[in-house]
Amino acid sequence: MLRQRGLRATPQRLLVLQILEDVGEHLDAENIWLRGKDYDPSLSLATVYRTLHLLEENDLVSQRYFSRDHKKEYYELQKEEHYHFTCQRCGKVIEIHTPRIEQARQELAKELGLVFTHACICFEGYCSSCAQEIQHTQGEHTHVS
Amino acid sequence: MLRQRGLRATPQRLLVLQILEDVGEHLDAENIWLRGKDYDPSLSLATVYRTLHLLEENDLVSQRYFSRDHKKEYYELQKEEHYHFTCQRCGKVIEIHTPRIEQARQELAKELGLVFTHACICFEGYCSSCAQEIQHTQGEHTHVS
DNA sequence: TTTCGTGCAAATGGTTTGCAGACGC
DNA sequence: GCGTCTGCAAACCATTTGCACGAAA
Repeated sequence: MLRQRGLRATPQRLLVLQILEDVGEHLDAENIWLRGKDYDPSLSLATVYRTLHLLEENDLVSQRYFSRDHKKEYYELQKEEHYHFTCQRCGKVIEIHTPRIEQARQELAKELGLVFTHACICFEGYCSSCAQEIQHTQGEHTHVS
Repeated sequence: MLRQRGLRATPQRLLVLQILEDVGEHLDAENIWLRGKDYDPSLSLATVYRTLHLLEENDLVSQRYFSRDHKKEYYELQKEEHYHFTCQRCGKVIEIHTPRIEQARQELAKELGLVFTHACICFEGYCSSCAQEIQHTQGEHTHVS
């Protein structure tokens, strides 16, 4: 599949793809590297980065940011449109599906003549269970004070 | 206004606020620092960063990312809901207004019980004039070949 | 005077890059 | 064998932090 674009199917590249496939969810480069070293101890972090960029350019992988901290990049196999919500209390990442973003894109494309090629959309807050627990805690405090 | 929260109104803090107000659009920390040094040559970049974080925590300033490169943070005075679109050809940043994001938030809050506290939304692509020029260029190429 | 802020310089940490050797094709 | 890839280690660079001094309240 890659060879058609003049790229070499090296074991390192296949390994990175394999790991992303097996895990099935977003991983950061270091995590991919650590997992990869189980199979190829000489795998270097630089190669993981280079491979991820290459796979991204070829639309096999997409790079994402989570939550407010955009210092670290995450990667996942490209799949149908979706976004991410990170709970700032328990850290859970929830996959979000909504047609509103695409709707916004189409409306803005029509209104302003924009052509969209890429977007970074990520949400942060409290998941339902954390939100409940916080409300309970606050309720008690309010009651006491 | 800040003093009410137990914070000191130092000249450096006022200066950073002043610059953001005067410029009226997003700036990165280094840019703020450079402008600030015209008024206070001893101003340090570290103080600019510390001030921006403090202002952000107090909801006077909001931190943003633009385009695909999230290595650099930008800051602007907090104002009504809006998002940004960056043209990847001319670099222009266009301010976007759409109710769809808020709509998505509300729908997701109701459906999944999520509580939203923060989001990073930014778009990238071609502005209308760049999109036209690209189409022309491609048209010519197609014509020639 | 006491605490909070600042400037300086060094540290941080994820990501990128130069280079020489290794390997896919 | 040629041209691409890789591993290594060093470089990058925006941002953060430790520390001693300076200045608000």
